[in-house]
Amino acid sequence: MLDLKFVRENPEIVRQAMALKGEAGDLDGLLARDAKRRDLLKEVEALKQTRNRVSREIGKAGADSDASRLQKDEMREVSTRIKDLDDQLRLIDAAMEMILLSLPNIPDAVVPHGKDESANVEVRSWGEPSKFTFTPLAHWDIGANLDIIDFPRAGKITGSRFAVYYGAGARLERALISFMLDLHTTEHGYREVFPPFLVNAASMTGTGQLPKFADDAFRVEGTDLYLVPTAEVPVTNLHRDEILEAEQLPIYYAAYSACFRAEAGAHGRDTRGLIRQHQFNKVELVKFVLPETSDEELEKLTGDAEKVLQLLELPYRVMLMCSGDLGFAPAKKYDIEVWLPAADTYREISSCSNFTDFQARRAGIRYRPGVGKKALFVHTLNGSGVAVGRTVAAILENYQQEDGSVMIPKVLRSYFHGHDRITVSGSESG
RNA sequence: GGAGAGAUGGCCGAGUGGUCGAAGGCGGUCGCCUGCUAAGCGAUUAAGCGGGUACAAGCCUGCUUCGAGGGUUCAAAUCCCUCUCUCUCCGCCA
Repeated sequence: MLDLKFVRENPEIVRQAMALKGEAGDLDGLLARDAKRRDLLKEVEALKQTRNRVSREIGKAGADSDASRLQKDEMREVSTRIKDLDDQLRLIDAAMEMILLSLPNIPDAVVPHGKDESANVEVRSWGEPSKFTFTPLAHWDIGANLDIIDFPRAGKITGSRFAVYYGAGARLERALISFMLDLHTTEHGYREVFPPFLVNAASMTGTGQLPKFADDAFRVEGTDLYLVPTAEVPVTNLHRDEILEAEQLPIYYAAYSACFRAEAGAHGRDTRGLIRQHQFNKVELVKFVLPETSDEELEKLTGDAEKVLQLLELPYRVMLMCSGDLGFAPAKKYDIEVWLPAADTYREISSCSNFTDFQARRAGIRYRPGVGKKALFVHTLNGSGVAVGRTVAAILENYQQEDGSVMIPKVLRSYFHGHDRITVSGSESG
């Protein structure tokens, strides 16, 4: 959410941001209501002042005095008028809140302008796309051949865009979660969090999923609860409506969660394989930082996510998202894209964003810069560190051998009792 | 699921209709004192939204806020209703 005062004073900046991000919103309606609201506020506050003063006088004079009786009659009318104005204000406030929640964050100055992903800018790459002496298979074929990933039965027991993992496949998923958490907590200074996988509407609003993107989330029928689309939601909301001490910052959290996404509007895209599932695992990195440090914190966060892929020896590149591909809440975002040989392309495996104070204002996350100082909004950041299912896909494809087996990345072998490959029997061997 | 108790400032905790934005304590800050430390003394210390003044820090001022929402009343932390959460006991349960 943007600061109302900022919107009032910089409507053109907001308008430009909306155009750059391709977001619609009733900015003019907001500004008109804002002016109206302040007029009403002045009127009702003057009336309340009168009522408060007279009520005090009644209290002093005694409620049964003649003067008090007269004043009570007067105040009855004043109170009616106040109630009427308060009702109007409530309606305007609610309308303004809805509009304000629909306005996107302002893109950072370094964000390239552009409509879609074609305008994203590659900032660096690591490793070379894997070379094969044979035609590399897609991960869904490898998974089926090794009998470690089962899409047909997932379709039977649940539906499309779900997967069942067996044996070494299940172990690989679990090993990756542990490996990522171990890395971030021991090497990068994050505190591990294991959050609930269901959150309430206030949390979804705090991080920006609601009200605009309700169709993307699974809601539990008959309740106010949503399946988390990412651990970002519960973890960022840990500090909702809190005032943190400046010395506590920065706060780093690393959280594993299953993630649930309805994938509204994604019909027909990535229908095969692990790339786009309704349920997937992810280790998420979340930071609460001082505003002046959020730029460099985004660089560090992105580096922390890259480290995962470097240790797994998976080739990747880092893209700076252009305005049109940036999304609603971030001011700046890097996507890390891993090399997928079968598709002969890079695919997103992590998204690292600086939300500046956009989420913090929605969620009421502040810090006190010093004793007696006014509380200010923190800056929040998060990034995948990294998406587990897509990492499995990348490992299967990049580490596949001509005989159909898949080598296990060196850093994961301790999770496989030292075995170095997954063989056709569906178990690990060495 | 049933019964009961509760939710007050950074924290603890008083407060059953007006003198309450709220006693007291802890913690924080400033000052004094004590030749270190500790203790002691004094002062100060909630947030949001407006208005005024100022280059600004700030100062002055109005309104709102005692879990959330609604109601009664001239007036609500205080009375009534609904909801949420916490605790205790009972039931059920991986």
